Amino acid sequence: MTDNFKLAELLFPDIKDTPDVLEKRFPERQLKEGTKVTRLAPSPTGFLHFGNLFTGTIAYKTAKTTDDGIFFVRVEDTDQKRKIEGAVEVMLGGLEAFDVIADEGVVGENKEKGSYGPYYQSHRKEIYHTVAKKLVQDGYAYPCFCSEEELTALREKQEEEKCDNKGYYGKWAKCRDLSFDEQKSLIESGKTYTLRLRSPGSIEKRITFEDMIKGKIEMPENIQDVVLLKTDGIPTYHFAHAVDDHFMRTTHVIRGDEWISSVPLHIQLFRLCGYKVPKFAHVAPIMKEENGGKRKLSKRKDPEAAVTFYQQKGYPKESVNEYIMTLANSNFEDWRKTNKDADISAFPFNLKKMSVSGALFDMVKLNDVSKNVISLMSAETVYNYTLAWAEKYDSDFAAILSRDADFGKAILNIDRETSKPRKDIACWSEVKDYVSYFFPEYFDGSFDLPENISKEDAKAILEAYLKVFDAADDKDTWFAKIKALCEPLGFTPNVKEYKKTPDAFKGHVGDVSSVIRLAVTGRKNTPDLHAIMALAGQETVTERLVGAIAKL
RNA sequence: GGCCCGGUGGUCAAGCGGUUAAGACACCGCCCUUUCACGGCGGUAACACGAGUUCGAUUCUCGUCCGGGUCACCA
Repeated sequence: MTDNFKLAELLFPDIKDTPDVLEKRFPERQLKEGTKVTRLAPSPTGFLHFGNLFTGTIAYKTAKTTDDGIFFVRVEDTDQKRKIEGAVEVMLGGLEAFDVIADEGVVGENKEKGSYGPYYQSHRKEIYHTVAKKLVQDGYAYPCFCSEEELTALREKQEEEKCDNKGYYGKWAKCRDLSFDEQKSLIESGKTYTLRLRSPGSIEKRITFEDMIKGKIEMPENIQDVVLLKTDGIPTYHFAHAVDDHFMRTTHVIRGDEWISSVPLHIQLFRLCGYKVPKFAHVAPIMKEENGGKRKLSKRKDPEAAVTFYQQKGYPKESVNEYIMTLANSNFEDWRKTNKDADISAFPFNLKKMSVSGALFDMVKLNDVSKNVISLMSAETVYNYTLAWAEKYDSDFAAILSRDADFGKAILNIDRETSKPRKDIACWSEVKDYVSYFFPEYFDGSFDLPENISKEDAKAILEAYLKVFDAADDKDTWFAKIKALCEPLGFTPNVKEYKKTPDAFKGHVGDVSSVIRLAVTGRKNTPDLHAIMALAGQETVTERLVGAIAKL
C-alpha cells in the first residue's frame, strides 16, 4: 500500500465506497438534444436578495426554454456559523411568489424532491468524503495542520513582501510536503486539520474557457492549495460545487459573476475528479447608483434589494418578471410589443443576449413596466390581486374592499377593459389611494379650490348642479347638463372659445367640472367623472354636493 | 498591488469596418381632451481619452483613465 492509500485510510476510515458507486447512484441524466439542467444554489441566510431572484430567474428560464429542461434548488448550508432557522422557507417562498419553481431539489423546509439528492449540502458529507478520499489516494489532496494564527501570519508576511500571488501554495504551503509518518503522528496526536488540494497547476500556464455570457476568458491556472474540507469535515463552496454539480448532473452552472475568478480552480477540481466540466454562465449583478457611481444592490442600504419589498408594495409577479426580463434580454421589450397578450413563458429567452456588465436598478422603469402590465389586466384580476394583497398587508382596506365585491370591481373597471386603458396603478399598495374617495371611511369632504375659481362661483356651480344632477343620466346628457350650467354663471362650454378670449369668461366647462369633481371626490384629477358619479349613486353624490356647498 | 471583466444619451440598451448611431424609460413641446391619464406627433441628449491598422473606425490592436469583481476553514 502506498503512502497515499495509507493516508486516505487514516483520514477516512469509515468511507468504504469509491466514487464509482456514486456514479451509479447518480447516473447521467437521459436528456434530449439541447436540454439543459440548471440550478439555483442559495445559502440560507433568511433573506432573499433581488439578485438571487434575478439569477434564479435566469437559470430557470434557461432550463425552461429547452425541451424538458430541469431547474433545481440546492441549499448551500455548509457554513454552520450562518445557519438561520426558517431561512429555507423564506427563500423558497420568495422564489415561488415570482414563479421560480423548482422541478427538483429542495422544495420546502427539509422537503426534497428528485433522485439526485440529498439537496442540502449539510446532508451530503459522506458523498464529499468519498470523493475526498479518492483525491487523497490520487495524491491530489493532503491534510493541513496550520492554525488560523499561522495562516494569518503567512498572509501578513506575504503582504510585507508585496507578494503578487498571495495564498497557500508552493513554498508557502508548509503542510504540502509532510511525510506520511509526520502526518500520521500529527493526526494521532489529535491535532485538527483541514484537507487541502494539492494543486498541480502552474502560474505560467494559462487556462481559457468559454463563458456563455462573457465569452472567452483567459486566466492563469489555479495554483492555490485551497481548502477542500474544513476542520469539521464540511466542504468549502469550491469542492461542494464540483462534487454536487457533477453528481446532480448540472449542465449549465449559472451564478453571479463574483465567481468568475475562481473558475480556474473549479475547472481544475472537475478535471482532477475526472468529471466533465459543465458550461458556465456568469451573471452580472444588479447595481445601484450612489454618488454618481455604481455599487451592488445592498441588503443593508437598499430596501429594493429584498424580494419581500416587492411583495409588501404589492408588485404583481408578472410585473417583476417582466422587469427582470427587460434587464436580462434587451430584445424582450420588442418582443412584448408584438406579443402583447402572450404569456411571458413564451418569450425565447437567450443566455447569450445577457448584458455583460451590471445594470442599474431602475425603480421608475419598474413602475412603468408594472403600470403597463396592470393596465392589461381585467378588473376582476385587479380586484382579486388587490384584495389578496390587502388581506395580508392592510386588513382594514381588505374589509372595506370586500364589503361589496361587485362595487369594488366596478370602480376598478373605470377606464379599464377598453382599447386604451389607464395606466396609473403600479402596485397594489397604490390602489387604496386610487379608489379611496369611493368609501366613506376614507372620504372627508375637504378640498382646495383652484386659484382661478372663487368660492362664490364654486358655490353657485354646485347649487345649480345639485338641481339637475341625476345619477341615471347617460354620459352625453350628463355632460350636456354640465355644459348648460356654464353660460348663466359666466363660464363658457366651449374650451376653444375660452382659449381665444380668456378675458371674456370666468372660465370654461373644464373649470366647472373641476369644481364638481372636487366636491364629489375631493380631488383635482380622477378617471372619468361620469362613471365615478354613476357608481357612487344619487344619494352619495347629492350628499357630497350638499356637504361641499355648506363648506363654501 | 496581482489577476479577471467592462466603459454607446440621465437610465436600460441595439450595433459586429462604410448607419442621418435604432428602440424603451425619464424629460420637454405640440395635438387630442371636461381634469388626470391613455394615445398620436415632434424635440433635447451618447460612441471615456490618446495612438496605431485601414481608403474608412463606435466597431480591430495597443496604451491611459475610469468603474466593477476577486485574492478566507463565507458563500
